[in-house]
Formats: sequence, C-alpha cells, structure tokens
Amino acid sequence: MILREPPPCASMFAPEHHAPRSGERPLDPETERLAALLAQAPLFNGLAHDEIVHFTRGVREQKVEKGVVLFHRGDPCHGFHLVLAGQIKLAFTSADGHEKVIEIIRAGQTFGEAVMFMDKPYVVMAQALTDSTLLHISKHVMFDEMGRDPMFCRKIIAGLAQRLHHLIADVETYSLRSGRERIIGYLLREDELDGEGHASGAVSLRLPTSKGTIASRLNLTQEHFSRILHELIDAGLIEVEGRTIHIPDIGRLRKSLN
Amino acid sequence: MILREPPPCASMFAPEHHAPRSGERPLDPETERLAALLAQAPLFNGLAHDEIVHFTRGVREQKVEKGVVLFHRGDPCHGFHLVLAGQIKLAFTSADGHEKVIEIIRAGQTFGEAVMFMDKPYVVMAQALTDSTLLHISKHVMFDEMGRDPMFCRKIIAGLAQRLHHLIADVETYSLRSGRERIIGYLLREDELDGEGHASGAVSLRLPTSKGTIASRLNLTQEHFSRILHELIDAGLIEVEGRTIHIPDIGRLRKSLN
DNA sequence: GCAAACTCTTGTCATAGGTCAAGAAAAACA
DNA sequence: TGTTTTTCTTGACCTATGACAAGAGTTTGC
Repeated sequence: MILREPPPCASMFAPEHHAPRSGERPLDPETERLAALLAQAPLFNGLAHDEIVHFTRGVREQKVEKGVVLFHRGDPCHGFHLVLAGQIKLAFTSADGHEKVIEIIRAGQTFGEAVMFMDKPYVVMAQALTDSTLLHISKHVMFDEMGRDPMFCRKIIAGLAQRLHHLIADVETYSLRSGRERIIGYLLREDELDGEGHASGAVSLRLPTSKGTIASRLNLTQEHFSRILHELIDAGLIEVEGRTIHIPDIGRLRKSLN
Repeated sequence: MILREPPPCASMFAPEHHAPRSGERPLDPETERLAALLAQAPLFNGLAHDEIVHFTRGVREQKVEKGVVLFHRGDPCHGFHLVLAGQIKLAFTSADGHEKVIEIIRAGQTFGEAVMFMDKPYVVMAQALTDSTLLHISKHVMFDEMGRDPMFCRKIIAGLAQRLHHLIADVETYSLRSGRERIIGYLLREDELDGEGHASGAVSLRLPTSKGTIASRLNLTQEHFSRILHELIDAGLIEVEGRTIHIPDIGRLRKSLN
C-alpha cells in the first residue's frame, strides 16, 4: 500500500505574514497549543515562550494514516518535521525496487533538518508506519530565528553534529559487525531507550514496528533476520512472542557479543 | 608502520590570550601567512580579513610524516583540521583488528568538526597516508566567532548538513550497490573531481592512494577490489597501469552501471 | 643498484547472507 | 466470527564477498 499525501490544503497553513515581534500576549488558543507542542522538542528547549510563539506562524499540524508517503526522493524541501505521535520510516529505494530503511523515527524525534539547510531536494522518502501526527516547521521561520539568536544556531549545530555521529556509528555497524551482532546491538539499544538501561536481569521489549522493517534498518533481509532471531532463541538468549522479545538475562546477551 | 604523533610542543601554539578586537593592522608576517592559508578554506570564505586574522590566534600548523596517527578513537577533541597538503585517512578498527576507512581527506578539505561540536572524544582515528601539512583550528576561536557572527554559524550549519548528506549517500551506496557498482561509481566521481567531469570520451585518472585503502573505503577487501578491476579490464571498460586508470570511453563505463 | 619492505595479484576454498517459493501465523476487517 | 490480507517462518539453493596463502611486482632506502 503506497499512498501519496494529499496536497496540503491552504487552511492547514498558519498565516505567514510578518507580525511585529512585540511582547503582547497572543490570545489565540490554537497558537498556544502549537507552542506547547513545539516546546517539547529538544531543539526549542531553553527558548523563551515568546520566541516559541514566533515559530507557530510557520508551523502546520499534519495527521497522516499508515502508509502515507510524506515525501519522495527528489521532492523539494520546505522545512522539517517533528513527530508528535506514531512512527515514520526514512528509506531509499534502488532502481530495481529494493528498499533500505535508514531510520525509524518515533514520537519526539525530528527529521529532514539536514536537507532543509541545503536547498536540495530530499534524498530519501518518508512514509508513515502507523497513523501519525506531526508538525511541519517551515524553513522560513527557522532561518528567521537563526539570524536573530546565535544560541539557537548553536542548538542546531549540536543537533546536526549528533546526527552525523549516529550516522557514522551506523556505517561502522554495517561494515564491521555481522548480522547477529547488529541484531543483538539493536536489542540492547532498544532496552536502553524504553527501559532504564538494565545492567542485567530479565527484560521484555516490544519491537516498534514490523520485523521486516527492522531487518531492513539493520541491512538484513526479513528471512535472514528471522533465522538469526531463532538462532538466539536456540541459544536461550531470547524468547520471541510476536513483536515482544523477552530477554531472560540481558547481561548474558551483552556478553554474547564478544 | 604505526607511529604516534609526538605531543605538540608549546611553541607550536600561537598565544591564546584575548587581544582587543580593534581595527589595527597586525604586522606579524606569520599571522598574515596563516590568515592567507585559512582564507582558502570554504568555511572562511566571505569573512573579512580582520575576522580571519582573529582565528590565527587559535591555529597551529602541523607537519606530519606518512604513517603518523593524528588521533585515535577515544582521544579528546580540541578543534578541527584543515589539510593544506597531503592526504589523511579516517578509519575505525574493530576489536579483531579489521579496519574500515570511512574517508580519504585531501588537500583543501577539513575534518573533525562534528566531534568538536559535541564535546565527545573522537570515534575514528586519523592517519597520514602521505607526508602532510595541516592546520589545527581550536574549538575555542570557533565558538568565539560563532557567538559573534550568525552568518558564520550558517556556514557551519551548511557544512555539517552537506557532510550528513554525503554520509547518507555512502550508506545508500554500501547497502544498495554491489562491489562492482561501487567501484565504477568511485571512478566516475573521481573523474568529476579532478577532471572537468567528462560526459564521454577517454579519460585517465590517478588513484589518490593505495588500492588497499581505496578498497576499504568502498567496503571491499583488497583482493576483491583487484578482481573486480580485472573484470572491468576484461570487459574493455578500463586499463590499469599501476595507480593510473585509463578509461577509453567514460560514457560506456557510466552506461555499464545499468 | 641491491635488498628489504610494501603492494598487488591470483588461486583455492569457505561462508554470510540473499533469493525464491510455499506455508503458517497473526492481524485486520467486515 | 470467519475471511482476507499482511507478516513471519522455513526449506532448498545460490552467489557475492571474505579468508588465507603464495607469489609477483613496485617502491624505498641504503
């Protein structure tokens, strides 16, 4: 199922005229709501309420159903996205129809900043893995604020640097680790994210999406992913129950990496 | 041959005291020399001469012999590097001694910015592939200038975004293309860099470094690289003469990708 | 200009991981 | 609740790429 996002209707856009940046309190409850949502993103952490309100002029909320493609490779980029609820996958497709998922974006995360800062079209496609709600923040207000607040620039730089860091870690993983190691590493990271990062003991975790998608994220075929999972089951390292993985002893799983 | 860079002797550092930022002309010819070198880097393009001079306080020149390791994974990062002459390889090493080259940095290019912006240790190692000359620009003066000039921030953001872009392209290449395709793609890109990007016809190009290193950059073993090269020779697509590759018809090589 | 040290090739063999195809199991739906 | 659709497993087989080893070329250094 590959659906194309309907063209955004004009009413989805907040007006983009340049209001004077005075200290007057905005009374619009919709503006307040958007500001509150934005405030959650790390990027806007530490910004004054007034500053955040300023962004709302360039923000639109977007609800998409599972399967909807937000953008394709080659589409022009006018801003970036913040996921409020649901999951989005970023992937590229080769000429012969093969797909490689580069990232699974979850609630609270953002994507598309890098492309936005380059005036180039998207190089990947983005598709909703579940019904999702997102905010789209326009390039315009970002550049606006960047010119005004060097501290905001610093935050953006920090964000981009971190993203680069993760990507380099991915390259390392893809080139230096076996499929088995990648899967174990993935499970351990997953525990750190939604648990508190257990040092040892029993843990249960739920895969965020289908095994096929996760397999692709890890540069594996679905089949190979399945087989490795069953290898781990046979070794007594994990138990699988649908999308839930039980790890009887996470310390042992971690040790099995060496 | 793995040599460790000798600890930088104090005299290599320009004094780091905070001089008043007045418009007075600096008379020091060494400062002028460094400023002229810095001005070549895209990052400093468009900055006024006075601004660039300001950076020289945090710059040190470094000459390293082939084989010298500039830093290892885990070393703390105090700034970034600009290569004036020679080549540097960025790579990581797995526990079992395998090495993966992520980038071959050439004259005019910079590296290490991302880590610098994160207050984290290096995740890769850097080693001189040839005798090289570089400038090290300290974190300090960068942050200084960033606070002062939002336009400079924009440049940094643009640079990081582009680096991210390249890295994503690499991930795509590694996961979606075969060894043969990666090599052909590499040759074509190499032509675009040092030639004028020929649409068709005969081209000769010289590999920037040893085949083993390039193989690793392309996620291949030296042996496999060699075999693919000979496949291409057998297909009449290239001729190899040491480090020089002759491409009788680059259009045909490009077409052989599909 | 010779010896030592790299680098590159080539052969043989091993294997991680991919492909294709058919069921089984789950989810979604109606 | 049963039916359809999607996702997951499993089997048999294949292939791109890696590992090891030995030799042939090339540089480098004295």
